Amino acid sequence: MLQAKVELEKAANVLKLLGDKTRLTIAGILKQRECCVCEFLEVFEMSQPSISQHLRKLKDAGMVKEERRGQWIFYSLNHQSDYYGLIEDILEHIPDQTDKIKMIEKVNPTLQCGC
Amino acid sequence: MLQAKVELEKAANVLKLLGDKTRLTIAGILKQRECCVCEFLEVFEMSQPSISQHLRKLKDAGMVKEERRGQWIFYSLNHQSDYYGLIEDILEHIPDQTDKIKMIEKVNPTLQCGC
DNA sequence: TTGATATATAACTATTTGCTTATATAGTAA
DNA sequence: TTACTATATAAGCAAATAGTTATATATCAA
Repeated sequence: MLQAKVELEKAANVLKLLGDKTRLTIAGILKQRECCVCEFLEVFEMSQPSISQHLRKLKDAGMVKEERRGQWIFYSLNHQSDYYGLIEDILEHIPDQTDKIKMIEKVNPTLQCGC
Repeated sequence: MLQAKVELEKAANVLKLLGDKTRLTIAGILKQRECCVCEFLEVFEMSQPSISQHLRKLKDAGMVKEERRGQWIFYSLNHQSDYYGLIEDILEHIPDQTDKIKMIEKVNPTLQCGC
């Protein structure tokens, strides 16, 4: 298949955004499972605003999308993005994030707060 | 084929380095053709030290290698790098750099100086 | 040797980045 | 309404980044 090309400057921007350990991990997690902000708080030793800011950058670039459900806002990879193919290919090269998912599900903040 | 995984932190570093327009273009050119610094000078509107510094970062990360031939130092993608698969996959997504190669070959600084 | 070319390094600077704390917004529940 | 939870935004700051100019190093050629 002929590879769908991305304008160089836009590709560089996607790479810059994924060129941060926290955001690359977020992307790796979102490849496996949608998450809300409070779930990411279980994974990263970092303040909530900091995580929100990382998610905002990914969202502003169209790489992730958000969906509010009640008091939670769930983030997921944007499969409609022009960059999705690039992102997918990159994520193939990093270890799977099952350990991080386990950290989330052990505490399961969304359920705890909601019930 | 099972994808060879790269440690997340190292992958993030590779992405950060390619997340710069100049360095991503350099990588795209080197995918097609090895080049010396004076050839890159034809392509980028930027000082020689600036280009040398970009090449050094790519070299320090093991992404490119250099080979001196007389007064020139030729750079090429390091196919032996652990990251080569990742880099290759990324470069599949950017436009080919034939226009830049043409700019180099129009002036052909290596030949001009050497003959 | 001397002078020219090719490249690297050093020192500096302006901009960007990633975090912090404090505060605002939005939804839920009593 | 009030209180609480989830998330976003604002403001500030230290560190990193990408460029600059000036200078050093290395090769080539006379």
